[in-house]
Amino acid sequence: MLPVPERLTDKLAELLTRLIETGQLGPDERLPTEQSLSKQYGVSRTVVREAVSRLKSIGLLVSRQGAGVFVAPRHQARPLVFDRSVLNSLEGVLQVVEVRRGLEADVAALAAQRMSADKAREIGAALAAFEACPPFGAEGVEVDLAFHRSIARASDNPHYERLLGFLEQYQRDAMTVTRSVEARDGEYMNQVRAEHRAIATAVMSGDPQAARDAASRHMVNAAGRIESSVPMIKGTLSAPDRAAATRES
Amino acid sequence: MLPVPERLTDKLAELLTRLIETGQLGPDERLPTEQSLSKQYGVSRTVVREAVSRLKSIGLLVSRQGAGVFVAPRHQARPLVFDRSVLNSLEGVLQVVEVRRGLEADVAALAAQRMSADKAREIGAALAAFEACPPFGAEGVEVDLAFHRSIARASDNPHYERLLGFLEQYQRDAMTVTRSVEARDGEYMNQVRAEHRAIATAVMSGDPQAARDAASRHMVNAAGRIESSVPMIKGTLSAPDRAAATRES
DNA sequence: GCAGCCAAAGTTGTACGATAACCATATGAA
DNA sequence: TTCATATGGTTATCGTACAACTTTGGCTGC
Repeated sequence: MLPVPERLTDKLAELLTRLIETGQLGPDERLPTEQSLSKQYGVSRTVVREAVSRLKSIGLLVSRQGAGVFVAPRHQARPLVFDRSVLNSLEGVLQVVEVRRGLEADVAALAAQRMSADKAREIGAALAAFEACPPFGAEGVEVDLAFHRSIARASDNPHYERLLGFLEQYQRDAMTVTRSVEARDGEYMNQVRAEHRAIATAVMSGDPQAARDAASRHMVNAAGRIESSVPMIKGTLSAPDRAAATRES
Repeated sequence: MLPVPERLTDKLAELLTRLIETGQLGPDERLPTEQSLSKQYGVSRTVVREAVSRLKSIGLLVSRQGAGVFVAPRHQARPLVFDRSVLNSLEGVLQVVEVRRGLEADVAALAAQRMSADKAREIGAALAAFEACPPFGAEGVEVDLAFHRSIARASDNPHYERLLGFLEQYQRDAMTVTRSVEARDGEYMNQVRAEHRAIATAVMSGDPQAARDAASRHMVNAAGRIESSVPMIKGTLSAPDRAAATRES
């Protein structure tokens, strides 16, 4: 394994996590005080506090000033991660797009419903940045995603931005592939631009239904573009090498 | 809003997260030193360290002793985790419900579209289990969620089940509260049952539009039920005691 | 000029102590 | 009993100090 020096904080956090997951510390049970923990494990209170802070942030522990630190009730705040194999199969990527399709439609509708002058300006700027971007290179992927983020932000529901930001990770590579394959085809960029413009226009004009339709259509078409671009590279590259190839650009 | 005392660590961690998510801090970029951060934001180094420690634990930052703290490289699948504060505010819970509403509608439509005899049997069983469950106790929450899971599974897109399973965590408490408050009211259970039946019927009969509408309606009503149940307990219990009260059931 | 070593400064990791804010319980007064 | 209030204990925050480590720049020797 890599020579990663494991910090005391890491060790203690892992130890406490194990205590909780094995049930040696039950829900709502109180932990010893920070002082006694630091003495018990032979570390400073700083280390104890950092470890506890981590477990608090993922919902495993709850602290009440003046009262103590407690194991959270129903400590099932598990983080969400998709398997890496999602990235390596066309099916997995398309399933992510399917999920994103519904979410983008909802987000666009909500953003349209809750439009304001400020938000419209932001979306307009993001759209302009996308249109100003050359069809080559990885930068285009980022401004594309930034455009979608600007709409998610306009939904006034911060969970959407986080959620879509999470799903992004599983699409970035696929988008890079598609772009690099279709970049030469001017029609490709024209169509994507048109779709983005349609979304932005509908959202900014405050028309939820039109925004929903435009966003949904965009994602359906995106899925089609991914699907049609993959066979083209399948002939030249073996499947496992695909990710590596996209990273070079 | 509920009087949840937001710690300095929480604020700073959220602020830094925002800086990273909005791209003001790019991948591999170095953060200012802990000292300058503490001066810049007017907090102690302890607070800075705890905030950074949290973001390290979720993979947003990496630190190298002697070198500095860096934003994690981009091409890394970061897990999704919502802040614990989501659970403690009505607004946060309702925002989760809003997200779930769109997802449940999509899932129901897809499940209807891809219905099969096997799946119909599973959904029917889940519905029966829910209807057989007494309106009291925490068990009802689980069979309720199990019903929704059975539909998600029928969508043939495994990401939906994971995603909804993830969002579940942030709703369990709210559902428990709502149920315990409204359990005596027979009308409450009747309505929930009717809504579930409507979803199941539409999905099993393979009618995507009806399924979508039923699911969407169900979530809208669920939001309303949560909203109307919170004020009722606000009057009888002080805010910090609410969690304890729900645990009793 | 250059390669390699080395010292110094800077940064994170850890430890310790002190004070403020807060909570739970015991105590005492009405 | 019931309601304040005192009291001790706990977390939250602050500040300082030192150890471990990395980076950088300079110095040496060639």
